[in-house]
Amino acid sequence: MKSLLEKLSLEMGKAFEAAGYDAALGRVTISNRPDLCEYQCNGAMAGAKQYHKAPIQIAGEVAEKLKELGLAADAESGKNDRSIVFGDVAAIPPGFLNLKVSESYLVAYLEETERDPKYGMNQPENPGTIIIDYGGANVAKPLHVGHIRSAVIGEAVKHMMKYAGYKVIGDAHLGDWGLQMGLVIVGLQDRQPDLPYFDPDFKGEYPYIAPFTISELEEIYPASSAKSKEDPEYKARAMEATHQLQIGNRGYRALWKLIMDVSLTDLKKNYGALNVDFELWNGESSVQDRIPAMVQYMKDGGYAYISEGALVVDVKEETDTKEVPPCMILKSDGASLYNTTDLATIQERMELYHPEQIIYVVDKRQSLYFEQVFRCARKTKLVGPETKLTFLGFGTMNGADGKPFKTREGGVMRLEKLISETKEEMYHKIKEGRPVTDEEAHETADQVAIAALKYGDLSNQASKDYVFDIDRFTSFEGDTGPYILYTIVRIKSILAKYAEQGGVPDRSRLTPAKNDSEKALQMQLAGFGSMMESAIAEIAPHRICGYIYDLANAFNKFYHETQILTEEDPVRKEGLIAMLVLTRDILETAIDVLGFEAPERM
RNA sequence: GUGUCCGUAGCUCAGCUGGAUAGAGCAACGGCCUUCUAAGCCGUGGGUCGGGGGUUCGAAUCCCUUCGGGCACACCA
Repeated sequence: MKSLLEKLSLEMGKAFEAAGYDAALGRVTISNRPDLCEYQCNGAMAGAKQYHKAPIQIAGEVAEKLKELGLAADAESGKNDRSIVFGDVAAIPPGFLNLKVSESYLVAYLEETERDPKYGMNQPENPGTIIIDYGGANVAKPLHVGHIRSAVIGEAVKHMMKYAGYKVIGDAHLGDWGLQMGLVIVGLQDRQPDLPYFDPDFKGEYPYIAPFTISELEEIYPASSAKSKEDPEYKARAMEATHQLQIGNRGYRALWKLIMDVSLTDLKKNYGALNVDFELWNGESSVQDRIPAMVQYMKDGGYAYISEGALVVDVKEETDTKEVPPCMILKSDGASLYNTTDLATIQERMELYHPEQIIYVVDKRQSLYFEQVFRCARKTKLVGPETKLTFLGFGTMNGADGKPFKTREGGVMRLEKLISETKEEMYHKIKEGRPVTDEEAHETADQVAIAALKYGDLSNQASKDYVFDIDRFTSFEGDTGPYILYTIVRIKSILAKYAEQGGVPDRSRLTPAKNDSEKALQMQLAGFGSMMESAIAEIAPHRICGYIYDLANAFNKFYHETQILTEEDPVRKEGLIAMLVLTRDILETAIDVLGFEAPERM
C-alpha cells in the first residue's frame, strides 16, 4: 500500500494539475513548522520559475482548486465530509501551502494501515536476493568490540531487507584460511608434538575429539603470533604449515576441521548472545578450490598481467581524481590473498544465488580496497550490471576519550566482556528501579542490555564513528533502547489490565483523534510506511531508531494526557485501545527489524 | 603529497532529493504522582551550524576556498 505522504502528494498533484501545473509539484512533506501546520507542500515555489509566476499566486490557485475538487475543507460551503483529505489549507507567502489532514482521512488511512501487513510501506516489485557479507571474523580468535558493529548493523540491514520482501542471505565470511591457521597449527605442535596430526607416517583415522578447548585456542594464537614476529625461523614454519594445509596435508586438514568445529561453536555462542545468526558460515576456505580456474580465466581474458612480480588487474578509470592502485590477484610468490578469495566468493555467489545486490558490512577503512575489488569484479565480468555491489562502511566504536574503545588496562575488550558488563550494569539499574526478584531482574536485564547495546550502536549513522558510553546507553532516559522498551512495556501493561477487565482489544476500531496529542500520535503512526521506505532505500537503520524514538515520545505525551481505562464512552475507549494496539505493534515491528525485543514487564 | 569522511548547544547526536523562528537527549534549574509503570510528562536557560566567498527568491544542506581533525593509499585482512 502507498504511504500517507505518497497519497497526500497524489491528491495535491491533482490540484496542481487542475490549476494547469505539473502534478509532480504536489509533493507533500511533513511540516518543519509543526506550530503552523501538519504537512506542507513547497511545489508552488519550486514551480515559480518554470511558469513565470509569483509562487504565492500559484499556491493560492492550488489552494482554491483543492476546495473546488472537494479535497480540502471549505469554510464557506461548509463542506467537510469523510471524502475530505485536507482539513485545512492555507497559501502563505512566499508560497508555502500549509496543510492539515482531516481527522477522518487520517483514521481511514490508519484503518487501511492496520490491515496492511507492512503497515503502509510500499514493497519493491519482484524483490530478488540480497547477500550480506559480514566481513570476516577470524577463526581461533575471540570476537572483540570491533566485531559488534558489523554484527549489529548487518543483522538490522538483513531484517530491513527481509521486511521489504527480499530473500536475504547473511554470510559470516570467516577468516579461516590464512597465516593465522598456520600459526595455530605450529603453536599447537610445540605444545603437543606427539599428536598424530603432526606425524607424517600416521596412516590411521585421526581422532574426532579436539585436543584443545576454545580458551586454549584463544591463548595459542596470540602467543604464536607474537613469537612469529620475533623469530623468523618460527614464522617460516608457520608459513610452511599454512602452505601444507592449503595443498592438502592430511593431518593438517584433519586438525583444521577440529579447530573450525571448536571455533565455530564458540562464534555461534557469541553471535547468538547478540541475537545474530547467519544463513551461511562460509569463509575464505570455502572458495579455495575455485581460485585456480578463476585466476586462469582472468589471465585468458586478458584482464590480469604481471606487475612487479605480482598478478594484477588494472582498475583505474579515466574519471578518477585519485590514484587507484591495481587489484592484486596473486602475490609475487604466487600465493593468493584476501582479494583473491573475495573475488572467488563473488563468483560463487553469482553462480549459486544470482543476487541482485551484495552488501558488505565492513569497517569503512576498507573502502578503497572494496572499490578495487568491485571494479575488478565488474571489469572481469564476474558480475553483470544487474547486480549491485554495495559497500556499507561503518565507523569505529570509540571510548569516552574519542579514541578506539579500550579496556581500562588499554587492551582490546572482548565482545563477551562488553556484553556481560552491560548486562550487569542493566541488572543494577533494574534492581534500583523497582522491587523485583533477582531472577526476574536478571532475565529482564539480559534482554534490555542487548537492546541498549544495539540501539546505542544503531541510532548513530553507520558510517560515523561513535562514542560508546555504557551509562548513557543503559539509561532509561532519553534516546535509548531502554526508554523505547519501557514505552512498549507501558502499553503492554495497560492492555493487560484491559484484558483482565474482560476487554478484547481490536485494532480495527480506531476512532478520529479528539485532541492534539492524539492526532500527533496518529500522524506518527501513519508515517511508518514512508519512514521504512527511505530507511531501506538508504540502508539506514538509524532512521528507524529516530522514528521509534519520536513515536515513543508521541505516545508518552498522549498517554500522559489521556485516561484510557476509565474512559466512559465505550466506542471511544475501544478506539483508544485500538490505537494502543497499533502503536505497540508498530513499535515491536520496528525493534524486531532492528534486532531486539521487549519484555512483558520491566 | 593524493584521495576521502567529518566539524551543528558544555557533552552525545538528529536535521529526510535547499524552504519559514536550526531540533532532541544528557547535564543545570523549576513544576506535575490518593488515578492505566514518575524508568514518565510539562517548562526555563544555552548555538556566529569551524572561518570566508559564491549560486539561489531562500543555504547547516549545493559549489569554491581556508583552518582543524579522523582514515586510507598494491604483495595484511
